[in-house]
Amino acid sequence: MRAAQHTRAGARGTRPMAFTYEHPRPALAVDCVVFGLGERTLELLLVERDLEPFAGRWALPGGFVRVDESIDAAARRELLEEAGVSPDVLEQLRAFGDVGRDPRERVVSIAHWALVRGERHRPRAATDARAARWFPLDARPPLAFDHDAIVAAAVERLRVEVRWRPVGFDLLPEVFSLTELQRLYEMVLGRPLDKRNFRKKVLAMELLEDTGRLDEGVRHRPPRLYRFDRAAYERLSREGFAFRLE
Amino acid sequence: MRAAQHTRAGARGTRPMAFTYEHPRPALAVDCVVFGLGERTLELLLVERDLEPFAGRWALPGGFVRVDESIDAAARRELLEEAGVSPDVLEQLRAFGDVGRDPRERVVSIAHWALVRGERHRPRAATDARAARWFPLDARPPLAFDHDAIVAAAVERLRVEVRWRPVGFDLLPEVFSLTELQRLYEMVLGRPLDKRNFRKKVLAMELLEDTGRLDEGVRHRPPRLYRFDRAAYERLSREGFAFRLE
DNA sequence: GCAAAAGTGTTGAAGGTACACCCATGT
DNA sequence: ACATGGGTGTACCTTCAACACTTTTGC
Repeated sequence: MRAAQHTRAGARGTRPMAFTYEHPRPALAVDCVVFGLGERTLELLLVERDLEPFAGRWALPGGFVRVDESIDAAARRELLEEAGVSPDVLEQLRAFGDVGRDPRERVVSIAHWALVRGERHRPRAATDARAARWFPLDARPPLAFDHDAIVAAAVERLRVEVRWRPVGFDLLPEVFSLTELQRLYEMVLGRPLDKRNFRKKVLAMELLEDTGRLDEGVRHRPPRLYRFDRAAYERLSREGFAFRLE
Repeated sequence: MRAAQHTRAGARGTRPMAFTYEHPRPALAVDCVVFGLGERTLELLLVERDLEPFAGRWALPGGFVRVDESIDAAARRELLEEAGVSPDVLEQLRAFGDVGRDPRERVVSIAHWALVRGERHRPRAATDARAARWFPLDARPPLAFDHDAIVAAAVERLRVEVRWRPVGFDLLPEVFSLTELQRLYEMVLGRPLDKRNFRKKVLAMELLEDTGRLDEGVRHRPPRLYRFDRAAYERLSREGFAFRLE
């Protein structure tokens, strides 16, 4: 049956062409490192595996790429199926393809990283997963397969991205205080930032719109709430402006 | 036969496990964007395809990943087999996996970028290729498949890498003049650089060793020849130094 | 001596870092 | 009134960009 499928695919061109190659092929998967924002930690979305290998172990959400869907579509589908989330930002990280990384057989996984606004996404487990939940990034259990290495690479990538592209805003609620933004940067970069300098730089970019609203219901002076002005960002980008924060 | 192979692979674990998935799988390939340095241009290594589809068209060297080799090993093997080159730097770019990118069937390609020192590598054609040769990057023929998009992504990546990591030196001969280095940066970045400022910055990093030799046999004042001090770079990196040029 | 590229410093502007106190609110 | 985090400006230093002429060699 599988062989028959391949033969059909091989005959799809305008004239008969040989099947692309004769050898057994690696399986192709996607895995997603999904970041969210907790109270005072960066969080990571994990699923508890229901099947061997590594049944009962926590792992990155992911699965196999279908023959008729793009790689990114596969990543989004698996995230929705396995964990019930659909991120705003989802990009490729890189392929992980060591020969022994899956004990069943050769599986090459194209790792992705994604950001979701924590509040909107109550994860729910589904296909192949007993459970799905958030863990603080640095209080996560040891992961199945080579997923610890994938997470490490994704964290490194996030640290770079957040400084050069306005992706941090995709972790925050639509409206946020400058302190929340600064805390996000401190969590991601793993070091404290100077309050005055941080605010100066952020505001100097003129990408934050002051909503005029205050965050009441807090037991101290209520902070101003800002909104990231994506339209302004895209306009400025076209004019050669380069985002840079810390 | 192919199905039998898969079944064997599925039974390889410590206890019987189901085959990872039942569906037809995408084929997995690698493609390599290999940069070299010409007299006054950046050059790109291309192969002329011998087989359909796109027979007679120029394309990136590449091919299918074997089930028992890592992705990078596949890229190096294909480069050696198809074009007879073996680069010093070879890194993943990203996967290209649009459903229609190969007319035969679904093929996901993991693109790589690589740097070789031009002189050392006379390309020679082999497997599946009628010819292999260097083209000036911006005088290249239109490429097969989606390879033009892959090249564009690789150039963009190279532009970033060269500013933040000392990869440029892997395009130059072991010993080079500051003018050669500057010309390389100008080619990659696509803009002229100020001679005095460039030299000031390069030398301030203290990563170039003055060989004391001069490049004779040139019809003007002979330039000093420098060597990139990789050991010093690695020592400084461990101490937190960050390479940055332009 | 002429052509060709090598080599060399200074100045002004901008941006980065360090740093401490008062303010508005809830309890 | 006190606890909690919100909000603000300046001075110094480093870094970056702009800029032109003299030197050495081959022919």
